[in-house]
Amino acid sequence: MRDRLEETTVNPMMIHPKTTAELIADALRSLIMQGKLRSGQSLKQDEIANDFQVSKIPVREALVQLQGEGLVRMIPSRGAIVSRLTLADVEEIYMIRAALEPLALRRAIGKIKPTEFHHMEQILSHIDIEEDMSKWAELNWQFHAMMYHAAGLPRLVNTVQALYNNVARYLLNNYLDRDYLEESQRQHREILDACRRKDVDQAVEKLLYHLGDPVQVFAGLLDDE
Amino acid sequence: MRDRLEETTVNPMMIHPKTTAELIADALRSLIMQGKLRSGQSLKQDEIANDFQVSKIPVREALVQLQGEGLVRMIPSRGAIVSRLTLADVEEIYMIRAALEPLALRRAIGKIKPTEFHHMEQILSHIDIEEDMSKWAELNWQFHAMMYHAAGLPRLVNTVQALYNNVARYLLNNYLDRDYLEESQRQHREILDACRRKDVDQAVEKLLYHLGDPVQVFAGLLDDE
DNA sequence: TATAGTATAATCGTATACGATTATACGAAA
DNA sequence: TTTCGTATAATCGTATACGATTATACTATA
Repeated sequence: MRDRLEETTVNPMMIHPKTTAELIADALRSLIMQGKLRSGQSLKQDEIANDFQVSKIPVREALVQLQGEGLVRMIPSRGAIVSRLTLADVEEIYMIRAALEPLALRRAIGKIKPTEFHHMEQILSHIDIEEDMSKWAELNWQFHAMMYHAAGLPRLVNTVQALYNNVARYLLNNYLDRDYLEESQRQHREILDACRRKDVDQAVEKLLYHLGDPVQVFAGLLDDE
Repeated sequence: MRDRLEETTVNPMMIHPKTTAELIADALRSLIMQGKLRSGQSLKQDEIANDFQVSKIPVREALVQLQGEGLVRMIPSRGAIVSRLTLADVEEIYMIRAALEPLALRRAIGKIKPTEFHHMEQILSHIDIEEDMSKWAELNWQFHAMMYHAAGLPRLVNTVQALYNNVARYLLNNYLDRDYLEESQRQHREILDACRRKDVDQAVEKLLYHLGDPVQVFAGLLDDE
């Protein structure tokens, strides 16, 4: 009974309907990103299948997909768990993001259209008024994604998104608070302003500062012992 | 009857035995990279299942995995095809590689051990004597992977490998010849020498030159019409 | 001839079933 | 008690079966 599973994206006739496996992947991804499925927690096929009232087949496909995104680790005949990140993992992820996101931003600036600027502002406003903290990670990414979109580099953006998805849960659970959120929004608007002025170097500088120092951000709140 | 499927990696007791799905993914990946499955070619589940004498279940999981690697595109209820790359795709892939591979190289130099240098040389020797051109792409990557390995950045290396896998078949079919191969080997040895001397800037410069200009390399031999 | 509609075949997606593997509980021997 | 072995349970991996969707061939109609 896949009726319980919601299609997350609007479906403008052109887009293909999602398979059950994709819906399950979306649902699990969201749960992981929101920290509702904790690092190291075992993901039992039968259990998940039962929760969603489907068979194991689409569940397994979802797990394979999420493994490709780095959110899940499967060991043959042993089972799957939510990935654990070490400090080294986080540093690596931020290193890659710091290399790729400026690339996207440089290419995007100058191609961002007025409607896209408007959309970026709307997302920021949405973040301002959103009460449910668990939705912050997704909205935050939407802002970045909208900004990079004009670059026309879909693979790069997908790669960065996968990396972002891997660290999102740690930010949410342990780092995010009112102060950080306000500071983050200030930085978003500075980046947005720089984009409007087409000041590439300034925008990149603000972006890199916005990404922050992962060692400081994550110190002490990771899964390594 | 999965007896036909070969485990590609040696299995030093620590490593888990691969599932049928993984073996199929390996086999299909290899066929795609060698150009034996052409861009746009449809990948029918029943057909592949029959070829490998297994059911559709592991085949589907393999296709999901390869989709995550970018080698396959699946459309719900319609089927899967070998991905097509446009010139824009190739440019994007090279842009990302040009951003990430120097990062790996910079981190690796200084940490590469004598045995690893030796291994790199062995791979180059292997390339020199290998007659079967279809094995070049894999050997070529082995050299790069061995070089980056010391950096201790597994996600970055995996990301780059996936990108490399996507362009390998085009190189193999249309670009590779004796002259290029010799020139490529010369460049490999120059990079290796620079690594030995711990001359980071020189190594990176040689590497970027080695990556080459994708527009020139791929002009005219892509799938876009 | 071209188009639309319908029947048929091909293919996909997933539930079910079951053998294979791994984890757990428990009792025997040291 | 600890360690080992064995029985049992839990879980995984995949073959089979079948309804659902899509592609194709064919026919009727304009």
